Amino acid sequence: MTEVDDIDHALLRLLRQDARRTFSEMAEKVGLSVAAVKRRVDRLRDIGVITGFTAQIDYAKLGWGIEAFTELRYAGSAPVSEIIRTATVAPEVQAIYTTAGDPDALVSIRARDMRHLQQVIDTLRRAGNVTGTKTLMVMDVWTRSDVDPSPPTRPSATTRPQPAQRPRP
Amino acid sequence: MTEVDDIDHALLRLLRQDARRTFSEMAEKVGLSVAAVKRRVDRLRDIGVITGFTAQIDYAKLGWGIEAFTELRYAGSAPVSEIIRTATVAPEVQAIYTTAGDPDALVSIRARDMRHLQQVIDTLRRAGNVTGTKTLMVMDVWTRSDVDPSPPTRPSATTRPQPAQRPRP
DNA sequence: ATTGAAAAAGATGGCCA
DNA sequence: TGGCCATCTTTTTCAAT
Repeated sequence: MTEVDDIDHALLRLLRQDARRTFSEMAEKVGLSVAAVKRRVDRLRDIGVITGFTAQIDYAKLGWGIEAFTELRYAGSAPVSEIIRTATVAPEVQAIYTTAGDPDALVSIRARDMRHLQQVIDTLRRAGNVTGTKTLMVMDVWTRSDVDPSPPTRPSATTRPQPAQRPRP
Repeated sequence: MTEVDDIDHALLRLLRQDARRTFSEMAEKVGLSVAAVKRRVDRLRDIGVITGFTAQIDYAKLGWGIEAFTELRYAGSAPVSEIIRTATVAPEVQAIYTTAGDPDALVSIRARDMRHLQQVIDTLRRAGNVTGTKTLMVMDVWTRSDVDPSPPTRPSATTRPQPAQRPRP
């Protein structure tokens, strides 16, 4: 089954912090051989705990300075697939969260400027049977760098302090 | 200045898809030498376009099956720093988006079950001068794998179809 | 499941066009 | 900048425990 032990959790934390870490570095940190670490990481991917590795990008530096969340309301009971289909029409949509209750979905949007954002929202409104939108402009974002994927059996009331980000060599 | 050309954008797209790609593989795809690709990626990090690399994790498989967004409303005009400080108290908070208007913030939460989520929300309510919360339970998530960090000068009206995920060797 | 070692692949840094 | 080359590090596989 999906058995993930403490060492696996340590590896997950290390890879969350820096996905391009070498197996050798991780091996040293968790006290295993390089081969063992590779096997574990391969297994974490195989069982679907690790779904991928991605680069984090500062979109503002690329000219996409506007970030927003838009709540979508649909007429009647739109199925999830329908919601995702309609919200996918705009390439500026980064992510879609279908939700229970009101609203029906929350979409994350990246745009170059307010005019562009307005166009995206218009597109969403026309894309399906969207009955209403409400948009939240994001001013500032804070993301937890040290995510704590501790086992659910251990209640983990507090966060562990995390060593500073590894400086680039 | 922050000059990012088409090849840089191609590299960003490749690293978004798989942050653990080798320089050799990227070099082949963009038609440059390995050293040139490394130089470009190093530079993209130096100028802050790439802010890091991270592993994508299926938290449900780790026993954290509940995902939610909670809107937070604060009394008066709470400064951003205050909002982030209060929302950070709970380790289950994954991200905080401070927003303009109403609500004042949107926080992304991961919890083991509904009871746990309830505890987190209670913690948030008590953490600062939070006057109200509204929670959206996430049922399904769709994330754009192929983000299009195209230059803002090129309007890019449509999405390009994206080849299937590279199979593991 | 882990280790250790050997072969293959990749990463780095210097130098010149 | 980019390419090339020499060197060093890392990955990957395999036999053995």
